[in-house]
Amino acid sequence: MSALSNLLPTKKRSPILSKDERTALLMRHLIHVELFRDLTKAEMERLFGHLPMYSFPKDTLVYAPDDRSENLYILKMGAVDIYRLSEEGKRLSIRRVFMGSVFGEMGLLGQSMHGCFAETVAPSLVCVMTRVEMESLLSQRPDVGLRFFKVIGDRLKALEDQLARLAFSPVRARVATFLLTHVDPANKEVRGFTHEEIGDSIGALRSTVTQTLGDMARVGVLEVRHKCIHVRDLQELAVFVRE
Amino acid sequence: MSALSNLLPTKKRSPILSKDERTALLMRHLIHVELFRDLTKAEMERLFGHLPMYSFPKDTLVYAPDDRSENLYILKMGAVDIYRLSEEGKRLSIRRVFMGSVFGEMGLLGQSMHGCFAETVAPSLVCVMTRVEMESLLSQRPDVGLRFFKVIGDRLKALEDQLARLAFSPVRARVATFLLTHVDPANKEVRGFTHEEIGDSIGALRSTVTQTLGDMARVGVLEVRHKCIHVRDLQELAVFVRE
DNA sequence: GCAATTCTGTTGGCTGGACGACATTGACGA
DNA sequence: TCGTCAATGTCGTCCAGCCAACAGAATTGC
Repeated sequence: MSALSNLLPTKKRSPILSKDERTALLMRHLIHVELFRDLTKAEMERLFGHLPMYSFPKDTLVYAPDDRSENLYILKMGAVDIYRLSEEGKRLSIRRVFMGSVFGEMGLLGQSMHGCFAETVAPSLVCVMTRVEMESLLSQRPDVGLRFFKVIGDRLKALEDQLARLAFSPVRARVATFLLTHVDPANKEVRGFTHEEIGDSIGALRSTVTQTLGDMARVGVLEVRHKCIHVRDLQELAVFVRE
Repeated sequence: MSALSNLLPTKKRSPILSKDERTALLMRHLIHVELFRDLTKAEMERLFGHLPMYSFPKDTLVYAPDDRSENLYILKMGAVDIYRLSEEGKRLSIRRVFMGSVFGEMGLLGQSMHGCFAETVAPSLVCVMTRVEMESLLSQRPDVGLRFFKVIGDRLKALEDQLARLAFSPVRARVATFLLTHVDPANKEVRGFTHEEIGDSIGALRSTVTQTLGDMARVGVLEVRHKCIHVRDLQELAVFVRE
């Protein structure tokens, strides 16, 4: 049974919106989905106007491994964590999906979730596209297919990088890499991750992460606050990456 | 400069073959490429008849990270190792490509090698397809594109599995997994890998692999020969996988 | 406002596996 | 047939990081 069935589509829960208003909302967000960048506004409206939209509260399963549906989920707002569980229940975060990215089970399109969970880490708005709809889109617009290849290629590269780091770099370097890839350039802050979540995505224990961050803070490279790490010196932090 | 320029195309080195003979040879192997399974023999001939074919001796670089070409390499015979090097020169094997699979740098098609080396581990026969040719094929036959998605999706899954194992499983379990995925069901043997190569692909030291295999041999699960491991009890070996 | 929970800090023991070093054995080319 | 090199076997040392356990701080819910 799909995790989606726990919730009603947004349109049913918010009948206040008129059809036009809803379409406008849908479009405003879809524009940010890099996968569909090549489509015109009119095409988007025609293709996506009827798609169901779901809203999930924080910490809700959007997708579980036993889900047999073949859908492509378009994350329009919020954030979703894609992770696996080991036999003993230990968690490994594969990636975190933010607004404007897609995820889902669609074996034929290389979007397989194979054994992964998808869980919101913030209140999220999700649009669902079936495989049939996606294939129809691809046949009409092969250029979207090419962009799809690009997206998956990037994902492949990210995974290989992660694999190499896990194999070669000690925790200290992995923490540094994590921070650098998640830091907001505007304010030099990393927000929204607990030490446990960082540990889960770099393959390390929570306490080890806390320890490492503490060391770095003591040296003055960064400052640890509650669910927020302020990086003082990006250059200095980058040094740690190379072990 | 491409590593290919080190070698001449096979057709020039073996002028004994007539055009027909060469085409026959090309086709005989292409039939085994899963990516092109949907194509008819006639289509293959038309599409691939003119493609250059290269032969590489053992232990030769087919592709290096500085290579800027965008080619798809079709491995028609032999075996190729795709690997990365860490800063300190340590090697991590990403995957091994066998006859009938493809590899190569083609960012737009999700086939990026991004920092990877490709090196033959056996005398190999390689067919080269340019990006333009590939894109033309995809526009003519969208079903090949779908199959491409499938291939990449499988690769993605394999990488995630590897990542999870590296994060959670001890060397013993990783060795067991490696053996099970590379064992030839016919004779229950794993051939063609040195202990060092096994170590490189599971992220472990050569001596640790030797040690682990020795332990397993002592228990009687398998038998270690020269560049060959004979698995006595597949069931028993599978037990080690779950730590 | 208080209680409950989630997040962070810290400590000590323990060990898998890296690392270095060397010996032995098998394969292959001259 | 021998010499050379690649592949395998074995050992002692050492330490990063796991693990368990607990305490304090911040946040959230009621």
